[in-house]
Amino acid sequence: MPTNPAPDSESRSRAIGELSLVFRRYGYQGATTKLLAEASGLGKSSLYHHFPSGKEDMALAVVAKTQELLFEQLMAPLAGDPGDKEIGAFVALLERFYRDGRLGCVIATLSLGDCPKPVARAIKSLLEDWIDAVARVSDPPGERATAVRIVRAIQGGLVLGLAAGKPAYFADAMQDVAAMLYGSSA
Amino acid sequence: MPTNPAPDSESRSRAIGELSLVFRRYGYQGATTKLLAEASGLGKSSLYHHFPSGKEDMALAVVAKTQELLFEQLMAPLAGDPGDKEIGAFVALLERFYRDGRLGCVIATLSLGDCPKPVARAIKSLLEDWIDAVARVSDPPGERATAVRIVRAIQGGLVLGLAAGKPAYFADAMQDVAAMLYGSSA
DNA sequence: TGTCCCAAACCGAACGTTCGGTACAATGTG
DNA sequence: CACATTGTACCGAACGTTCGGTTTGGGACA
Repeated sequence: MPTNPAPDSESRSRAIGELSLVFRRYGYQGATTKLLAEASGLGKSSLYHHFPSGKEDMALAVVAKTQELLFEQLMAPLAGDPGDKEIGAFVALLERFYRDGRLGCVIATLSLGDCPKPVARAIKSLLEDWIDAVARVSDPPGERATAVRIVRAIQGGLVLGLAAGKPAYFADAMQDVAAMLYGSSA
Repeated sequence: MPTNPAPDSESRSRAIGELSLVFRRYGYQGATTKLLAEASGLGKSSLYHHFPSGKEDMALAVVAKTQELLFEQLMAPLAGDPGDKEIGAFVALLERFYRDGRLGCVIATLSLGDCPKPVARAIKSLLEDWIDAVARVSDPPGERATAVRIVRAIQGGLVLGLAAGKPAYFADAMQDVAAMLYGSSA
């Protein structure tokens, strides 16, 4: 009898965080099952127990987890009328999440290069939802142009920081992001 | 007798252009030798005749070609004091090079995800040289902050456009790039 | 002109390796 | 026992690379 399908266990959700680091560092193709197993501290068969459809399942779980993190931890504190304190905390959270510009974003690492279509779709909706969420806290609310500039600055800053090996480029972007958020609430 | 090392032939340099498209679409890992051979119209072994060290050689050649294109075609017309016409032509060239936001940039596609260290080094110097070149045509010359914002907007716009499948995000970035160039010359 | 020669250019087939994924027996825990 | 979880061994397919050999084109020499 084949191994049973997997519910969501505790070791599964703990693994997702580690898998995320591998995908963000190596991209979809570069994230081999060997690397994923080592990073998660699980054997290959355990990975396939928790993610029956394999690598694609893992990537989808990573994107879903990222979406959850994005809304519950990053964007929620900005709701309403963000002041200096909220904006500062927002930028600090971004810097931690991206390791001060030393770790990529799933949106970029999974969508540049090729990945399965379901993953691409998930990435796409993650990105659009993120822009919408930023637009909601911008001024005027619903104005998407500023939100696009903010998310673009984050992604662009990451590309520059990672490609040049200079986290300073990401720090520059964070400054501009903060300025744009201040500007929209002023 | 082993086949001799390859000089720079006409078919080699013609191949580099096609190889570039594959690397920019699929990334370093995703660009399989099969894809590279098909795109270049050469057999696998012919590729190894022109690029004896294989995939890494091809990627390095693509980066070198990109650097050449960047300076001779994209940046050169901006030298001196760029006016409306030069800035418009600059943006039009960018839009064509990036297929209106439908084709990635070697800088991002090769550096996100893992690639051999020599390739990463080449990418890094390509990026830094590009920023320097943009800084040289900004106002005041040598001011790097604006140049970083411009290159960041291009890279960020590409990430958004490609991840969302919406070239409009890239077009938005192009508008902002033009505005920054106008602003610096005003 | 004809043809012999050689090296560059080219190719399909095959190599060894690693890939993503599976089978299965053993383990721990209720 | 029932059942989720795991390590080990394994599979076919695809990977990057190499091999043996064919085509091509331009002198050299009769």
